[in-house]
Amino acid sequence: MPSHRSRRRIPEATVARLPVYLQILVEQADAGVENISSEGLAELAGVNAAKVRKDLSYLGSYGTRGVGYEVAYLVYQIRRELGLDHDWPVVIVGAGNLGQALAGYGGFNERGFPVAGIVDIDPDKVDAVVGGARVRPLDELAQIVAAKNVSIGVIATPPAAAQDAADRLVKAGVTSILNFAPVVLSVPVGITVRKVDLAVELQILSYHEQRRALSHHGAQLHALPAKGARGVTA
Amino acid sequence: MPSHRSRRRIPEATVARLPVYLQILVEQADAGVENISSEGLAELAGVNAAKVRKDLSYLGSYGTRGVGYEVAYLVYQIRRELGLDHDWPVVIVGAGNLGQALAGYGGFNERGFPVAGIVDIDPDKVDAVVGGARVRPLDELAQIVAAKNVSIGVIATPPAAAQDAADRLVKAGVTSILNFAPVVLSVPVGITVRKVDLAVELQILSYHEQRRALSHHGAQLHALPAKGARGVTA
DNA sequence: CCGGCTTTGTGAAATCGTGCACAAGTGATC
DNA sequence: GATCACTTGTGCACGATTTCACAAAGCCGG
Repeated sequence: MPSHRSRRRIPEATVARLPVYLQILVEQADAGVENISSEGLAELAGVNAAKVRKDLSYLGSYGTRGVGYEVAYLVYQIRRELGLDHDWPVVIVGAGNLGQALAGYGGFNERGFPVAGIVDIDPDKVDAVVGGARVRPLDELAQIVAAKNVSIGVIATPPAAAQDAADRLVKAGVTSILNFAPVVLSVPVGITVRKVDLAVELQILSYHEQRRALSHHGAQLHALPAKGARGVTA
Repeated sequence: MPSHRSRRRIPEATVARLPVYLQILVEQADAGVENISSEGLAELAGVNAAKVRKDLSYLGSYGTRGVGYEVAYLVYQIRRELGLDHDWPVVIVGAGNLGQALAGYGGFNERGFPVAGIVDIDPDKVDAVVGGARVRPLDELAQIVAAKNVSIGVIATPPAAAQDAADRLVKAGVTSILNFAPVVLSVPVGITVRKVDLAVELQILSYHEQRRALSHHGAQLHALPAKGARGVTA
């Protein structure tokens, strides 16, 4: 029972894969699977088995040679490492199309990220009820953050309003931001920002489509079939 | 006038940054800026200037020493390289919360990805109008793909339906998929898949919050202020 | 208890991505 | 047309990540 190892720095690339393993493991647990090999997990996650083993090794040594990993225990360890042993309330800034969809998306609550509040600057949107929460005026942001002890903010505003939203979130005491607006935010050091930009994702796909098209007709160069792309599963 | 260099393999990491540069450059162009230095662009994109130069060098040598890059020309070149010189119609599978938000999100059309159609398996959802498109039954997917020459599909179904959606998309002839469902899809080689998983993003943030919390009290190890994380802007 | 089979954990090599540092262009000024 | 200030393009070293390959460990049947 080594619980002492908890303070290792885990490579960012590994951190990004742990949630994927976690999700698969939970499914497997629900399906009654008790043990899983690195090979099996790798298969399901669409990655290399060695990578799975190395990733899991950062959590400590929780596998049994010749047998594999105990699913329930792995779930417990990954949850612990990711800080998912308690809920993280989030506050959403922007109650437009996307903000409403996010607030209404049950997945947040289910996965341990209850919506502590949703705010909008537009008085017409205030008081609308989306996904069980009532939209509050932007001014009340700091109050919500303080009252519900929120440390994660989600920006779902139009691009022009995103930097202001970020500033307000930071001032209110939020230390992590998930940004859906297509702008590069500038925030103080120590604040973690992740950006999800739908258009960027599509443009990356477009690049691959483009290449595919090029290598079909013209093709003096037989580009390998677009593998190696992040997110590609074969 | 060098159009001959077009067939270089561009590193995936660079491909993921080009859309960000593009967006900034378009803004700058709108603001009347004619030239920009790698330093300036780097600043706006929140990255290192050397990285900008190296990234742009994959497009060919379009800068002028002592001056910088001509914004309009860069925009043209990046567009060309990403295949954004024409529209890429997309089809959305799943007209739930998220699917509707996506269809209603003007950004798609604006950025060259018009919604060619949105389908759902649920008869109750069919015929609803979201964002200018009428929801069609799932059966008509293949027909839509063929008629509108769609090569990009977006999966916005519940997890359980996602693999089926992917299979149908592939069978219909789609070659790139943007997957919002929290499942790992399995698709034939040659199909490009990108996954956007909101819960995963939040869990990554949770990890960083967790670390922050740990290094505050206990703290025998002064973890550097969580930098190096992808997406962090200082 | 032993030998065979399986599967982990991890050094070490290979690959990929980043950032520094600087030579080599370019425009401006005199 | 020589000099200067500025900025690109890129070789190189470094760090991070992936992958290989294999010894060590655990289980099972005899």
